[in-house]
Amino acid sequence: MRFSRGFLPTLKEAPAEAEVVSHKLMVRSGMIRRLAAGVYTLLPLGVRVQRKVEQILREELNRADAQEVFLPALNPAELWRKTGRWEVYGKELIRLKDRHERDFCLGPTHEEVITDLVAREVRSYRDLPLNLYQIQTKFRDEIRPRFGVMRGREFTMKDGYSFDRDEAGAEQSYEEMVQAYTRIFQRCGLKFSAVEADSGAIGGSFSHEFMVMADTGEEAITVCDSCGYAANVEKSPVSLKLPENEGGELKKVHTPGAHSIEEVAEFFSLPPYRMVKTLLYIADDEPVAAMIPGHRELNEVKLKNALDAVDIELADAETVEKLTNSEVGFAGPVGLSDVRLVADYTIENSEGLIVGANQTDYHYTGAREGRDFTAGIFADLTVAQEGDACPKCEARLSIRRGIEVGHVFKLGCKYSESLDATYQDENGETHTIVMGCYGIGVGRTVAAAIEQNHDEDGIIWPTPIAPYHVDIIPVRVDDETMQVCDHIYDSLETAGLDVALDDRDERPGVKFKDADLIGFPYKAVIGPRGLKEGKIEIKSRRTGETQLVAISESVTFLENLVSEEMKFDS
RNA sequence: CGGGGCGUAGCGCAGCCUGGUAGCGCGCCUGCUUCGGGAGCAGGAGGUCGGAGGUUCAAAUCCUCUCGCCCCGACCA
Repeated sequence: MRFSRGFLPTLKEAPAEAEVVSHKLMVRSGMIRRLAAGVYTLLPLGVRVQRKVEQILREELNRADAQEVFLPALNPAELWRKTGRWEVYGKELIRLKDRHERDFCLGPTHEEVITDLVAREVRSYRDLPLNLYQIQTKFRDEIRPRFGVMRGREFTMKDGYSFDRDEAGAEQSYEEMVQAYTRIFQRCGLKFSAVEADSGAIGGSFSHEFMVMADTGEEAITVCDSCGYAANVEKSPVSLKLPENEGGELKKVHTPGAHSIEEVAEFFSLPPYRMVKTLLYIADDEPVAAMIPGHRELNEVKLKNALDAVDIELADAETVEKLTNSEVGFAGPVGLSDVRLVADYTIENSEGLIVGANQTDYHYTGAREGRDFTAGIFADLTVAQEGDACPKCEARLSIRRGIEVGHVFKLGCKYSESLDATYQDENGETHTIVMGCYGIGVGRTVAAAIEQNHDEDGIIWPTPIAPYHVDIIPVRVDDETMQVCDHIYDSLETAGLDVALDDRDERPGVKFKDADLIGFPYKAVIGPRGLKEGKIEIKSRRTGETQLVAISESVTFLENLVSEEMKFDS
């Protein structure tokens, strides 16, 4: 690629809308431009990087015996109605009607379409196992798109699905995909970890997220440095051991103005864990009171799972006042009628608790679960915190941040059942196919790579996903210099490297700055200083090291550098 | 959807409070001098001030409505 013919609009300043580094650098380096909120155009540089990631995906998935398909983005509603997700998916699903007023949606994921396909085509155990994937544009009308390509409403995703005859086979497919994903992210030059996760709206029994470690990540992860356990905080189990309280009688106490746990704790001069935090939620249109120890935060994902609810939402002030007959801040389980009670397991049979009295400015002391109130469900309901015990080895957990670039699920039979995907075994008996599903956000992976690989001058691409391996920079644009440049350019291309030549009639400083911003792993600087001795300079973007190399040897030299960095064995 | 903020030249911003000529830096075009880390000088192009209504002799500026964008929360690759 010659710069004089390229479309590389670089910017000195980042647009005001960009918040995180990857977004700023992708815009500044000319990889992307915004068309609407969460909708981006990929410019040539962006396309090149994305294609490189896609190529790695294909190589590793094909190696794992998965095959590529291409499913329609435009999906008929009937399929989604069969699985119930037409209703469940909510506003995130982009719905539209055709000219005959028939309902369609734009696929946010493709379990329905792929399962329908497999249900139609697969009959026999001989057809299994089967693993199919695609790289496709997905549509999700996110409530809040943000961080550029990191959370878009239209984005490129690799989604794959495995089909097995039984649980054991599904487990093996799952393992194979974990292996493939590990190789993929290693090859992309990312520092990541596979983390236990909640399976969310996709459904299913078990899942791992692939998290790229970055301080700007949207996800919090609990990590155990002593045994290697890692989980999304949403999922991370909490096993609290609270000191036993003294029992006693239920007593109503006037606590004027004490709304928050802190205020109540101060009023009684007792530690916050003696209080019970009662939060009112609306779970699938039904009011629910969730109780947790006062010093902790409620984990909504855990609550949703404990209730087996489709949707939960914190009740608004008006609802709270109606349910508790008091101002917000005095909700408690005692005497709360027509509301389901769910409690953290620490509250079961616990006594000496301080709870809201459902009366403005009053609390109960000495409350006891099972005597003064009875919760219907007990579960782990709190958010894991720094210093909590590791569920595997009891060591202290720390909290890190990460970007979710991939997610693998064991789906079980959720979709195969509703779409009737079955096979016949050796004995002619019919069984339901067991599924797994596996996603990688392609653009997100690119953005995550930038979050992890940049400095104040710009991007520092890991060589395997760099748009070009080498940027040839003539210091002067005269015949003599350009002749050498052209020669090296042609030779490198012949050698199979991806090479750029900055043949613009610009001052060297401009070219250096652009090269650093775009993040080419190597610059080949060709100027009078070196040419006097028949040499050129090769500078590494990552280390900043410069080496003088004879023109005649430069091609082999660069070839070796690049192929060394492309190498991957495991 | 709830809370906060912003829309003025391609990009970054000032001007608005206190109505009266639309301005700065970068980028872009021309010429000359330069040329090893975003050059200097001179000249130039580019704006229905997001849109619609209103107040006024007069609106970027005041009022109303509307559209778009960004940040914090629920969603997720």
